Formats: sequence, structure tokens, C-alpha cells
Amino acid sequence: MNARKLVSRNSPGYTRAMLQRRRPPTIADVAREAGVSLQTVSRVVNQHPSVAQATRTRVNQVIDHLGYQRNPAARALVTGRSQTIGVMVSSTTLSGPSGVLLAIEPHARAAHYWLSVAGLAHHDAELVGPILQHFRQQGVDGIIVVAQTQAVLDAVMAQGPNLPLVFVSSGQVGGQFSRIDIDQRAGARMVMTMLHGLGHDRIAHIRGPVGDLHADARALGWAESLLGKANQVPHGHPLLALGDWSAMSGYQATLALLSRPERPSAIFAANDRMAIGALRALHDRGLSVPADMSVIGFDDIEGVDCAIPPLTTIPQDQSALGAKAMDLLNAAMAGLAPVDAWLEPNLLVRASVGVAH
Amino acid sequence: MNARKLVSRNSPGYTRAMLQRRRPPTIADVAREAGVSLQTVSRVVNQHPSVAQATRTRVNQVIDHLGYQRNPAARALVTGRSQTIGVMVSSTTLSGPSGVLLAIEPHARAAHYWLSVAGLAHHDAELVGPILQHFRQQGVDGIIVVAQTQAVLDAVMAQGPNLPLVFVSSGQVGGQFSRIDIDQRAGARMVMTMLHGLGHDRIAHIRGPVGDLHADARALGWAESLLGKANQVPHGHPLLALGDWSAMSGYQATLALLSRPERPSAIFAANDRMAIGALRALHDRGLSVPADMSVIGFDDIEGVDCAIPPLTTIPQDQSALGAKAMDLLNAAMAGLAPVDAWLEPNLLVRASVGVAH
DNA sequence: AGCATAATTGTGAACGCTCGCAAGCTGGTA
DNA sequence: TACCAGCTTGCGAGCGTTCACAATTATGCT
Repeated sequence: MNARKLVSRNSPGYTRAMLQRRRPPTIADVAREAGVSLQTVSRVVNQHPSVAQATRTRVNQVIDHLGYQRNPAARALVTGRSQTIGVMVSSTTLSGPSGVLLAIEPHARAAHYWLSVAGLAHHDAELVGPILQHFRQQGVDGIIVVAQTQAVLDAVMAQGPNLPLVFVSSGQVGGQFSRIDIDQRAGARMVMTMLHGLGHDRIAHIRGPVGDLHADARALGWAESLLGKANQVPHGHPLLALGDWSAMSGYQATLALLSRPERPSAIFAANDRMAIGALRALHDRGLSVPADMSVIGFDDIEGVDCAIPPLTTIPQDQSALGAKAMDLLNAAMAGLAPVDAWLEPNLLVRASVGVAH
Repeated sequence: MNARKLVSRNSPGYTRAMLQRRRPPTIADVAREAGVSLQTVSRVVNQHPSVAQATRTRVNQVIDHLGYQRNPAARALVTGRSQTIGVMVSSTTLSGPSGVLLAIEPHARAAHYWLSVAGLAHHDAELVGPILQHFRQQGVDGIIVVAQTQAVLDAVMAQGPNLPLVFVSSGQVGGQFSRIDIDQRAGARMVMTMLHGLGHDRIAHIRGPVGDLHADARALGWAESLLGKANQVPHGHPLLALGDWSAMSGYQATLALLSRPERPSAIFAANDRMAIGALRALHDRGLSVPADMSVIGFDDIEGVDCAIPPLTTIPQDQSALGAKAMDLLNAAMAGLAPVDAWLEPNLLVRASVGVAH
């Protein structure tokens, strides 16, 4: 009992399928060829247990023979699930957030989800609304938000998407959402601990933009190691300089630090690009690294293993982060309770650090 | 005449919709509320011209009031089009291909397409099949392939996806596909022209991996400028060294070049990372840049503006590339003839080059 | 006024799949 | 032999939308 016969029984004598436009085979074609009902084919395709082994085998053969592929639109229409997850990445830079995207993709595909990405170019909180709308329209089954600012987080939560959602972020999220990130603050403390161990006591920090969650966390790690307990970053501290993540800003910040009365013995830049700028500034001022000054970065971006000198830094294991984010989303989609977790960073020591002089 | 009433007329007395699970409003809800037929609502939603202005306004009001959003699955089922485009990026590195992805996204979203991404982590030709399959299953309307090797291109073409497809690549594609990329060979020639102008005649090249299309094109640009007309890269040339894109390989290659009898006066590395390695090797050997040796890179990755010294390079305008790729895909989906085009690169001169000594 | 034409609206079927339920078949037990 | 349980299979409806076509209403012209 083929769909086309059903059609021709009721309609004026032709169907769209009879015109030359050849549609791909459907479940009905498989059913007819295998001599079973639509429902049975559906069960085979969906791995439903109650199908006899012989039937299953025969249907699978027909499926292979016809090259049948199930139609996700039809499936989504009836189940209400799209097998798609939306990833919202707000980034002006390549290195960080988009690295997470690369890491999420293989895991999503392995779990038979399609990945829909949006919002890579900016990190305005204003774009959050349209992007969530975009995902909602698309009918995604879950969302991963990679956010660098609390404003973006808040905007997402304010929209209250009634969907499983995981944040990859260092910000504050309500108890109803999962959150995961590499522990930036712990990483900063590791840097400080190592420098202390080498005898450094005047450790300057070039922080990233205020309001950037990673910049804030790294600065806080620096502050609490430097000052004992600290709950916030001391603005205007003589060993603190402000950068904007760019190498040029690290260069400027370093020059500024060098001109202050108490010259630091080590410079901890909040990212590698600024650390590169620091290296150049020190070079321009005739200071040798690490003999005169130790320099440390953060992120381990491409090429810093060949900086002059090679840069000590904290690599970000984006791959682990992506895998974990996908895990958490799977859990959320299965209705499990939200999780709030940190991944531990590691320190990668290269030639740019030495004992305090 | 509401869908739910239709249901209860035929079925045993309850429907899924009557259970608490509240489904979002459908076109039928809008039609009933506005007192028009389903078809009229559909026309309004699809901007079909033949709807009276008054009707259109009223329907739109109801749509706003109910918060109606059209169901992409139902739409895709009947039209056979998913409003999704697949982007396949084969990359082991962040800088290049994924930059294109960032650039494509806003344009795709502006054109009301969803972006499905796949295959970021590797560039094996073996992954091409599964990924195209993935896209085909999903029913994408078009595909953008960002490919670094001819093998990937060939694998894609061999699969012959009967879909609009655009390559972002420097490889050879059949006349039936659109292709676009930044002209790497022209960029290399620009580098060489500038160096010649500065009096350099012994210009070494550290090339990227053989088989990588960008590496090949850049090496070819170098070769044809150095040797007059050249149709292929001269293997084993005394001024040629091989790298693998990594900074470390640039370092090694530079040491090798320095140990050869005819010392170059300038080093043109096929990417910035290898150029950074070259800078460090020269530094380690006590050679000054640009006084003793000029160094040039390619790509303008983050931070090289603060290399020691700042690196002359060829920026890659990924944003323009992404926009153009989306244009070409739109054209392909509209059934227009394929286009094969190059974008012109520019040279960004910084302190790492000087006159020949 | 009367008719042809255009503009607007409605009808029924179809897209390919999964859901709830019911019916058929097998084998074992009373 | 008769009956029940469990495994397998099939039936009919419905998911929300657009398509082709038909029907209606408004418009222009003689």
C-alpha cells in the first residue's frame, strides 16, 4: 500500500512525484520494497527493540539498497525536536571562544546533533536577543553560550529561554543553568606561586579590559596572591597596568610600568599577546628577559613558543572544555540537575622566567 | 475551524494538545483569530504580493499578539528547503579557515539562513564523505567548503553533492563549482617585488607543507619572481627550506638556511608563525633584523605587530572573503553560473624589512 | 448597466514521519 | 484443548506548512 497509490486514488490522476523531479526514497518506498508497514521501517530506523531480527535485517538491506535517508524535517515536525544545538559565541578575537567551538563540533556530531552557530563577530549584549530568537525559531534542542562578559550572561538569562542551556563562562549564573570554564583565577594563582618560588616579590600585572570575565578573574588571582586575601582587584595599585588584550597595549603598559618608581621584577600579562608586547618593550629598553625581568603570559597562542625568549604561559585546553560543555548539555537535555564546575589549568614553563635578581 | 476541533471530531476524544504540553501557536491559530484561511496567513508570512493591505495588517497584528513563529520543520517538509547552509572547514589551526567562518556567519544570518558547521578539527580527505553525508542528511540548501588541500577538494567533487556549493580555496575545481580565495601567489609576488626594490637578490623562502594549497601557491609566487617564469617550485633549491607552519619549524629552517654556503639577504616565510621562528633563530645567531637580514611573513596573525622587530606581512581579509563566499553561494542557489575569482591581497610593511646590505 | 479582467481569498491534498492503539502470531501453561 | 502472556506487526491519525487550483470579490472598460 504505497503512498503514491493512495494519492492517485484520490487526486485527479497525477502527483508531483510523477513529474520528473525525483525525490529521494522515503520510508514508504522502503516499506513497499521490504513488504512491511511504514511503522516497522520506522522502528528499524529508530532502533526500537520490538522488531524481529529477520525483519530488521531485511529492512536494513532495502535501506542500503535504496539509499534511504530519513528526512529530518518530517521527523522534527512530528517529534518537536530538531536534533540541532545552537552555539552562541560572542567574540572579537579568534583565539579564545572560537577555539571552544572547534572543540564542541566533533562531540556534537558524534552525538548525532547538528551544530548551528551564531553571533561570532561581536560581543554586544544587544545581539543576544536576536540570536536567541534565531535559535528559538530554528527550534534547537539546546544551547551553548560562550560568553566573555557578565552583561551577555545576564542578557541571556533575562530572556529566559525555556531550553536546556549551558554556559561556557567564568561569570555568575543562576542555579538553574549549568556553567563550565577553565579556572582562570586558579591559573593566575599558579603563575604567582611559581614566581614567588623564584624569589619574585614585585610582580606586576597587565590586566585585560575591565568587565571581561577572564580579565577580571586573572587579575583577581594576581591580587589575592600578591596581597594575601583579596576580594577585588585594587584599582590604581602601583604594580597594576591596564591593557585591552592587544600586543600594542601590552607594549604601552610595560613602558608605563617601567617608568614607575618601584620597578617590578616580573611582569604577568593577562594574555600572550600583551606579553609579546611586554617582551618588545623590555627589548626596546635594553632589558633582558629573564635576566632582568621575568615575563609570563596566558593562553599559549600559536607562536609564543618561539617568542624571544619563549614565553611561559597557561595553556587553555579548549578541547577538554568543548567536550565537557557538550557533556553538560547532554545532561541538561536529559533533564538532569545543572552543574557548576571548573576545569583545572596547567602551567607551561618556558625560558621567559628566571630567579629574581 | 480550529485544528484541535478537527481532531476531536475524528479521534477518540482527546488529543496530545489537550494534555498540558502547550504547543506554540500555529498558522491555524492565527487564521482563526484573524478570521481568514490558513492560506492567507501563509501568504502574509511569506510576503506574497496578492494579499489586500487591510488583511495583511490585521493578520500581522494577530501574529504579533499571539507571538506566532513559523515552524521551520513543517516548512522544510513541504518545500524541501531547510534554510540552512553547511560550512565545512577543515583545519588544524585557528587562524586561517575558522576566520572565514566568523566572517560568513553574519552574512548568512542576514540572508535568513542558518549556519551548520562541521569538520573543524582535521583535514583528512577521509572525513569529507561523512561530513557531506551529514549535510545531506540535514538537508542543507547549500554548502561552503573551506579547503586547504587539493585532496579535500577532489574528495568533495568526487562525492558530487547535487547541491549548490562554493569552494573557498586556492585549488583547482571543475567548471561547475564556484571558487574564491585571496590570491596567495600574487601576495607572494608582492613580497618579492618589494624586496627586489630594496636591492635584495638572495631571497630565501621557508615554505609550508607540500600539498597545502596556500603553501604551494606562496612558494610558486616566490619561485616565479626569483627565477623569472616558473611553473613549479624548484625542489632542493639552495634558497628554499621546508617548514610545517609551526614557529619551531621556521626556527629550524632558518638555522638550516644560515648554514648553507650562499647566505640569503632576506627570508620570506610562508606564514607569520614560521617568520616568528625565523626571528628567533636570527636573534640566537646574533643577526640583527633588518640590518643583517630582512624577514617577511604572511597572514598578519595577532601579535606580530609587536614581534621583535614588528613583522612585515600580508594580511588576509577574512571578512571580505566570507562575504564574497556567501554572495557566491547565494548566486549558486539562485541557479546562476559558477564564478572563479581571486581577491587581491595587500602588503603591510613593518620594521622587519630594510635595504639589502 | 454589463461584461471581461484582475485582484484577492479559500479548499483540499500532500510533504515524510511518529504516535497511540489494536490486532496477529507464537509458545507455554493449566 | 483452551487460554493467557509476550513478542511483532499494522492501522489510522496528526504534526504545521505550502502547493495547485478553484472560487469569490473588486475593478476597469465600453
